[in-house]
Amino acid sequence: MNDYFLQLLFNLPLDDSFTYLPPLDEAQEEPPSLEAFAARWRGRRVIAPFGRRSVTGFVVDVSDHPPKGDFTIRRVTRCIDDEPLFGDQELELASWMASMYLASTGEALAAMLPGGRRESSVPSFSVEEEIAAIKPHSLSSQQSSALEAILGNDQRAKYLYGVTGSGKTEVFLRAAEATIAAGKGVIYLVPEISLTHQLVDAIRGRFTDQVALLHSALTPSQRLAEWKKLRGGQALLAVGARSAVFAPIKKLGMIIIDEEHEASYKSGTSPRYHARQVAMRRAALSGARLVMGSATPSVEAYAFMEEGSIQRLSLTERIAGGVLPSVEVVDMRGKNGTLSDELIARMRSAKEAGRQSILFLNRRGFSYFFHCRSCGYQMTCKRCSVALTFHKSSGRMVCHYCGWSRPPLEVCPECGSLDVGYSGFGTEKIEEDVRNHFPDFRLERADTDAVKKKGSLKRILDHFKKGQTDVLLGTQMVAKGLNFPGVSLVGIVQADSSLHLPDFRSRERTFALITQVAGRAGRYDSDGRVVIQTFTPEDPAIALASEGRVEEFYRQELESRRALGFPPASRLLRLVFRSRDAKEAEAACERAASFLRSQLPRGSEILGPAECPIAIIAKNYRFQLILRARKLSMLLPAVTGYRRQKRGKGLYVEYDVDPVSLL
DNA sequence: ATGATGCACACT
DNA sequence: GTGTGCATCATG
Repeated sequence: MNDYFLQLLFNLPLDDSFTYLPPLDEAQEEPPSLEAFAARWRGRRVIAPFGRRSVTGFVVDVSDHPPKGDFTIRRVTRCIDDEPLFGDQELELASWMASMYLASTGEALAAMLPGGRRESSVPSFSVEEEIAAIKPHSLSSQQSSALEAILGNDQRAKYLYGVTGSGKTEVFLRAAEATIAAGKGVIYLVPEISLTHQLVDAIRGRFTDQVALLHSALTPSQRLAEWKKLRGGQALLAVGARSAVFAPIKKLGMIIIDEEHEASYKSGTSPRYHARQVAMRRAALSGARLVMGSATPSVEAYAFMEEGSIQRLSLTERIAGGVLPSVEVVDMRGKNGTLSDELIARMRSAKEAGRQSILFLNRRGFSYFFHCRSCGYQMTCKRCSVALTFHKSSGRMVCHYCGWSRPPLEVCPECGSLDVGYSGFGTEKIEEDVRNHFPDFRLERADTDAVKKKGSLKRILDHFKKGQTDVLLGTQMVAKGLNFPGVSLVGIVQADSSLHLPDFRSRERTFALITQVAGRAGRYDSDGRVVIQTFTPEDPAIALASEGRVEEFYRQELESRRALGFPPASRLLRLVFRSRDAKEAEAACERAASFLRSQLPRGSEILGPAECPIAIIAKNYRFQLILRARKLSMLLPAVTGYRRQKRGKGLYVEYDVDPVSLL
């Protein structure tokens, strides 16, 4: 009898497929033809013995002859799915992802399929979100013309570029309704944190059983059930975070990306895909419309709008009314202490008015920065214009992009001051200072330490929402609390700590943070206030954000990216080499650099080797190369060639195409 | 990725 | 002699 074989891929960093026999129970049914056999098997998951263990495999192909080679072909243990979970389009997307993001096709499939990967579960919580925008109401004329453009014949991607509260959500929902009414499916992407009950309830109410919610809190079987609803065509709308971009909608009519600038759209594990990039690919392949939106677009998206490949649709009016809060920039130069007199006064008057304050601090751990405390001057790399960071071991200031270093300054070259060194502090220090200033205030701290216990963030925010707290002190995670009606003051305690991160996007991020904070605070009434403390009040990220001069910021930032050759003026590919042995990590990085130098075409360049900004993670030493070229196609072949080579002992290499964070 | 295997050095 | 630890290898 002629046997049929299955070709399997595994969720492993292996590029080869492996040949198996179908499980015995199903093998007994005589398959009529290879075609019928393929139709039954391709796209199903199975459990297969692999070496000494048992793993999930993806059936990607079939054949009627055994492959050449000296090995015994083993038999699949059992099937996971009764029928195919993915088809040709999904498989094609997986192999595109594999070559695009330098991963194996098996890893790409695992990232796409429900239950293929354990999602990092960011605790999501319920907050007041776009309430006014979600209640169905008649559209403003700006909203109507945006909707008309979205549903029109222009095939370009659209960008709803509008201030917070301008009713983007309502336009998205109407566009989705129209698409579904035309019998086509919609993918609605949201950053993980804004998958709020309000949005979900609004969507459920409007689309009832046509919705599949791909929430990270779902169990694998619930996730699979939602997936099957979409594959079977019972649901036409998929709502979810990053991985929902893979939702198996056959007749895809539209992909919506809400809060396009959010970093959570970029995967942190291999394959390190960007949902926006995958969405563009899927939209192009299926002819679906692509609509994005944010009040603070990524500089990449802004460049596309300028160049015209993305059509910009502006929403300038706030639907629910409400004015932007007044933004006060406090110059911290020459001042000591963490809290300025201005901030203290504002906190006191907020309390006296029976209102609440939020003190906002940037990421912990990296909250120190080396600068001149008199004039705010900061050392940057001449070539990369990125903050230099001090290395204890070498006693030098180092650029983490290109590795260039120089001795630290003792005297500020700008103002001659000797007051040069580290500034910065964590949430604990601020908590102490607030308690000293306001012993009678009720203060709660929400940072990674305080929130480690499950449900703790929700509890802290609940207290705050009920008015049981006067001051909420925290990192990024308190951003959602900005929408609470009781809040009249938001203080950004040290805007410089995000501005001075050794990352070419630090200015863009700081600008977006301030703009978003200013847009949300004082949403409910006119006495909202934002206080920004900084050593560099004249920096464009701070000056232009505080004055609401958004366009000007983007133009300046784009200009500077072009001058320095950073995205969107170029494409980057980052390679991180990690090893238990620091010498080995550095040596491997150098070997890779010399190999790549010999392979890369003219017009591309290699920055580094350099130690990673976060040099040691889990006892692993990390060194990086940053590859740069005008087009990604100039970089991928050489790196693909390097990836296929055998790695050294104990060495791991991470590939990050279009990295979002270089930390 | 990860379990199996083979070789290095240690120790009763 | 055998025992513990890590580099190296193969996975159908």
